[in-house]
Order: sequence, then structure tokens, then C-alpha cells
Amino acid sequence: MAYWLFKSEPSTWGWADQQAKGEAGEEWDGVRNYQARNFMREMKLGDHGFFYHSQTEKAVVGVVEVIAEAHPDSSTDDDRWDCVDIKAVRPVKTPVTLDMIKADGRLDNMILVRNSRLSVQPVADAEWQIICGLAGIDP
DNA sequence: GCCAACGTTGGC
DNA sequence: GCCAACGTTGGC
Repeated sequence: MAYWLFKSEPSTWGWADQQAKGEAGEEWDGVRNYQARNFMREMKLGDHGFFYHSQTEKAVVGVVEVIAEAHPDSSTDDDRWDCVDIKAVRPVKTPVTLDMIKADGRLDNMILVRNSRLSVQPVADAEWQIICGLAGIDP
């Protein structure tokens, strides 16, 4: 299974919104960046990801699961853009802040640190384990 | 609220 | 196909 990270501004679409959708989940639409789109096209059913709040909070706040592989983004007629559907799996016990991630030398190569603007990004297995540890949840 | 980084667009 | 201009994102 591959691991990913989904970034969102909590004022636009936050963890609470995602949880409210329950098992039905929701399209991760609105992505207008080729790199991010390409990562979504690589996602497989059942892959897991972190839900990250940008801007005010800057922390990993939950775990999500891919429940539909890439399909056309219904928020646009432009057929260049695809997206996946994800559902909330569980919240973290302890939010893992960007500061914590930056302070941990093992996470220096995370895209989150290297390229803060990419909104959908892969997470390495080792990084997943480490962040789950910091978050107080089982990988 | 500012600014740096980066991606996209459009003119040539 | 290049590159300048512009818009957007996100950290600080």
C-alpha cells in the first residue's frame, strides 16, 4: 500500500468537514496542479493518506483512505483535471505540527518540508511510520 | 499582511 | 520553444 498526504486550508475544507462525510467520503476536487493530479492518478483503492491543515494550524490531523481511484473532477468541465475520493478513517491523538516534522531529522526529505506548495504528495513508508508514532496512532 | 517560491499563461 | 509577467499558495 502506498501512502500520501492531502493538504487543505481548514477554512475551505477541514478535517471536521471530511469526518462529517463519513463512509461516503468526498471528492478531493479543485486541484489544478499537474504534479498533484499525477499523484492522484497513481493512487489505488485502499491507499492511506494524512490529512494536513495548512495556514493557521500547519499540522497532520487525521488519516484518510482512498475510496475511489482517479476520475474526472466534477467541479470543472476541463477534462485535464482528475481527482480521487477519500474518506476519514480516524483522527490523530496528537496533531503532528510542521514544527515537529521540521525538528525531526528523519523527516528532512519530506516533500512537505522541501516543497511546501504541493497540495497532494507521496509519503514514504518510513515517514508514515515516524509520523504515526508522533501522532500516537498505529501505522 | 507580507513576501518568497513556484507554476502557469501568453506574447514573441 | 523561450521567457517575462502574473497569480496563487503557504509559511512566517
